[in-house]
Amino acid sequence: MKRPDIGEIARRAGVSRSTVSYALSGKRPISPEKRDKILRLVEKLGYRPNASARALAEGRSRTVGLVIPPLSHRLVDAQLAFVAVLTELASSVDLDVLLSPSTGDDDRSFRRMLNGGRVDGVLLMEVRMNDERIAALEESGVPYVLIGRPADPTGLHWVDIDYGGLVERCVQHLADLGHRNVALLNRSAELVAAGYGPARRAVAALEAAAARHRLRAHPICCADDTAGGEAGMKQILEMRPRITAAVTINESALQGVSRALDRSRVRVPRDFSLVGVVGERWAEDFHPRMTAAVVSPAELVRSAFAMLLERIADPGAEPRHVLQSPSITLGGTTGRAPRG
Amino acid sequence: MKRPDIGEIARRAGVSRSTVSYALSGKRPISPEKRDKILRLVEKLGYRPNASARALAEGRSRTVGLVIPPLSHRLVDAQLAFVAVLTELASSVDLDVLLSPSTGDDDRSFRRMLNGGRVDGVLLMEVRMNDERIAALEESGVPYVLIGRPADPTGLHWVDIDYGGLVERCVQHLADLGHRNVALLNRSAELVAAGYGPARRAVAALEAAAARHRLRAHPICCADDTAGGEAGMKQILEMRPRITAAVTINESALQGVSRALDRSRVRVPRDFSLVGVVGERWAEDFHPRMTAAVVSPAELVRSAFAMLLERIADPGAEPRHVLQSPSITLGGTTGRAPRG
DNA sequence: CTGAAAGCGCTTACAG
DNA sequence: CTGAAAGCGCTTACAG
Repeated sequence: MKRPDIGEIARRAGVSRSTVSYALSGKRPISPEKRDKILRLVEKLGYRPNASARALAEGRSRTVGLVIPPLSHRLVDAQLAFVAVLTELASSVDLDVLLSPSTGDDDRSFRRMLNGGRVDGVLLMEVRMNDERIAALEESGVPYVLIGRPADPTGLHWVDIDYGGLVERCVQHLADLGHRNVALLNRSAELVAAGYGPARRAVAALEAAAARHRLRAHPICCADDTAGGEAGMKQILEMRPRITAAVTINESALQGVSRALDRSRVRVPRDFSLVGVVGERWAEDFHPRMTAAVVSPAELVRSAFAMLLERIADPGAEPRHVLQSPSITLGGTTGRAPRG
Repeated sequence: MKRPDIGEIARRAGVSRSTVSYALSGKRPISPEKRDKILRLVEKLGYRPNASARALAEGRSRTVGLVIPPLSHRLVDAQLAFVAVLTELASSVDLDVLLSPSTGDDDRSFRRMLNGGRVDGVLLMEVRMNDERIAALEESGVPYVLIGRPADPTGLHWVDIDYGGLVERCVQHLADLGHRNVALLNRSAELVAAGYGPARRAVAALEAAAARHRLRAHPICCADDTAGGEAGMKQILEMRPRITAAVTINESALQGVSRALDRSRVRVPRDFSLVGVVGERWAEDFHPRMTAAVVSPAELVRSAFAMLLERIADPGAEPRHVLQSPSITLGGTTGRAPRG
């Protein structure tokens, strides 16, 4: 009951192996009778071309690689979206997805993905400001697209969310409402330390905007979970009444933020304003609905995948990039600064 | 600057290709000088064996497949754990992970994974009570382990969480506290309709336990998100004071559950008792900490992976299974039924 | 301890 | 429209 190979099909159909191959690929005209006979046999015997043999002969694997961050940084919702959406997209064009965990430290899995001809292209997520994996990708010659971008993205292919610009816009919004002391509820200290782009750019943007609007900036890191959010928000609320508003980019902490506000009996937006750069579901789940720049990781990965396909098709293509920068949707969490 | 192949290494080292191969695999003794020379060249030129060629020659791919549910059912936290943990585990033993989305309806990606020799083993998640993908797996001859189990799991290799037993235990706990009308806040109606194991077994167990304890069962489906949880819980609370307690297996709905309780000014556990079958982080994030059977998807996937490796190594191995059934940890969400 | 060669199962010029 | 054959880059008996 072993799986038949192409030779078995050819034998039974009374044709050569090349005829079977061409009948299946459609790369050359085959007489209708032979074609039908072959296709019937393929169906009946459940023949599928061996992927390795095909990859070896064709020189491509019909597989794209996705490099995911290791478990140690708790994976957040947006990352799940990357995996799930990419898998669906790839499957819709008959590509497979190969996963590799990697920080970039050493990582055999990552090198294997690059050098063994396992994949035709790579999507690298969680890019850091200074990310040595980019050099490895570059050297490997495998087409790739970054989700996120390093400090200097010149000449690279990437998609990203404009955390810098969005945080600035959030601060601007708060400044317009009269807030003079604004906190940033950032991602975790570990991510900041690791040079994680969004976290770093959020801080930089906060400070730049604060300088421009002549207000005080208070960046706070917090773990990507409820406990982290509660602790971070509590810390901020202790600085009331000086601090009257916060910007957050930490979706996963929001439930804790909410709880801290409740516990401190601080009412939003009367006593305190909150504006976020978060996914739709997070903005919506907040109560009241959060004033936020609503980002879409799914959309981002869609762009990245499209770019990757282009690049695979035309390896010499000019570097392109997509910077997602949605405008702020007003919700019920921001209002005029309370009177000092 | 093209990647060197094994022949290039052999030429430069002045040995045959087989010697290079054996030096790398260690499957046959090589004289130290040649070995060193070869390894140095491999290092210097960055040689990695071509994965397809190796897979073709060896007859195995050093890759395991993970079949994930399609996006349409929103992926929940536990599913992310499966992906992330499996990827790390696999990478720790130099295996790659190939992803495939599938419900089992038609799905080329799934069939491709099975029949193209792409993977040495498969982990299938989100198994339904009556899941035709199992027959496809069986027929393919590829070793596999199910995460979840069908109605009749006899002779199969699987790991699962004992939702049935756990829900029964939860009902028992509530019965002991004097509750006579108990609701079940289940997963979504779609999942129930699709025959999703945990959702189906939860209902069956609820009803069985209700019969045994002579109490009334009220199963309610709710979407796997905050809005769903809020709606579901609201529906249940409207049946107060008759219904005094609920069991939930829907982690993703908990934030909404919490909100519905707050809005209705129902105090837990004084006015209403809640007990869950949920992951640690969900039990912990609830306020007060939830009385719950705390399940661990990460642990489950660890068992599944270990079983898969065993099965790959010994395809004729006896069917094994693991049924996770943690005891209930008391939290602050269950108490005596309020006086009717 | 080592090498020449077959073979894994495809695809695709080459020749007709 | 079709077939015989080379070749993709490995691994592993086979022979020494």
